[in-house]
Amino acid sequence: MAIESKPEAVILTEIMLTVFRVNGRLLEKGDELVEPLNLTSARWQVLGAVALAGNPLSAPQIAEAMGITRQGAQKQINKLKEDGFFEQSPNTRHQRSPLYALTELGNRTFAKVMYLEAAWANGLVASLPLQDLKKTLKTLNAVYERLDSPVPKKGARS
Amino acid sequence: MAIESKPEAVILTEIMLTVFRVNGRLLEKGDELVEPLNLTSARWQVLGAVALAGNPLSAPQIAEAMGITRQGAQKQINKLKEDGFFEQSPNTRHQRSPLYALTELGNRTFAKVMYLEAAWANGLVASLPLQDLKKTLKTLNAVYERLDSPVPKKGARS
DNA sequence: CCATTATTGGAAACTGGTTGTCAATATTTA
DNA sequence: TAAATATTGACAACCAGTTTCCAATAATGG
Repeated sequence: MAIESKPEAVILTEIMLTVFRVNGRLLEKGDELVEPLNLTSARWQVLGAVALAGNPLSAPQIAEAMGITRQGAQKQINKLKEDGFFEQSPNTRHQRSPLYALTELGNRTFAKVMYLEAAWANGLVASLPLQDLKKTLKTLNAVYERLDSPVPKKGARS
Repeated sequence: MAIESKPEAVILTEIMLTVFRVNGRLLEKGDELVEPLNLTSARWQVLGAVALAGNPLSAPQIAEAMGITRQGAQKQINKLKEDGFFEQSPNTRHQRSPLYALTELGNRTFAKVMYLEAAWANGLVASLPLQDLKKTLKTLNAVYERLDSPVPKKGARS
């Protein structure tokens, strides 16, 4: 027996499918964008987490900032260190858990990435009204918040 | 030297980050939703591709419909067949490339999934205005289309 | 009709993430 | 202070996707 679907739910389902498609495309294009800099979307994100923090971070802190697991972050960190984007310094607070900071190369590269990203985004928004973009961001964030909590009961306030 | 960022580009960048987060959450919640049915988000999607087609499909056709590679689709197909959701029939048009259709179990399961998804989406849209959802879908689709083409030149028509 | 080219499934290696285990180090608490 | 607990890095196995290579089968065209 089919359930009674609200028209809102139908649109939301379409939004979900579009989010999947956009997500895939963004990773693809992001990889292309930073490929000349010897980066990938994943490593760009890790680089950004440390760059935006402004101070050296440990692996668990980077994972926390990115919303991924400690081990997942560690994999990218190790590669970034290997390729000279990160340098390691001792952590006075935890002997086994070093801190990571951007090297000169890391900083130079991240600056280039920011430049490329800005140029890309500027080209992408051509003829998209600012109001539409703002409303979209607001709605997506609302959906995201609802995805946090379990199925809300009918009539539950807030 | 920092680039001149349009305010639209700034919002678009935030939308991108939100899309990443929403995408992750959707997969997570989707996995939870269909876990009792011995499915995952990935296998649900393959099941859906064949169910919605209405007729048996070959592996390359399923991949095409899903926008993933032939080999990626094949992995899920093999598991779905193994678990009794798909049955294989000979393809008169290509001896080495069988067609896949839903078994009785496959159909029953997909019906349950649709029910669960509808209930979930209905609960999720509480207090989200239909107009906002429609505008969001439209804007996301516009972004998606722009992601297709390379950097559009200023003044390019259509 | 035969030779070239395209499609297909299988297997393996890779990316980027997950979970789980282990031993070492920190931290908390009794 | 000593014991229990939590955090951490290394490692391995797994999921979901990718690319690459192979051999078999279709399809095309000379």
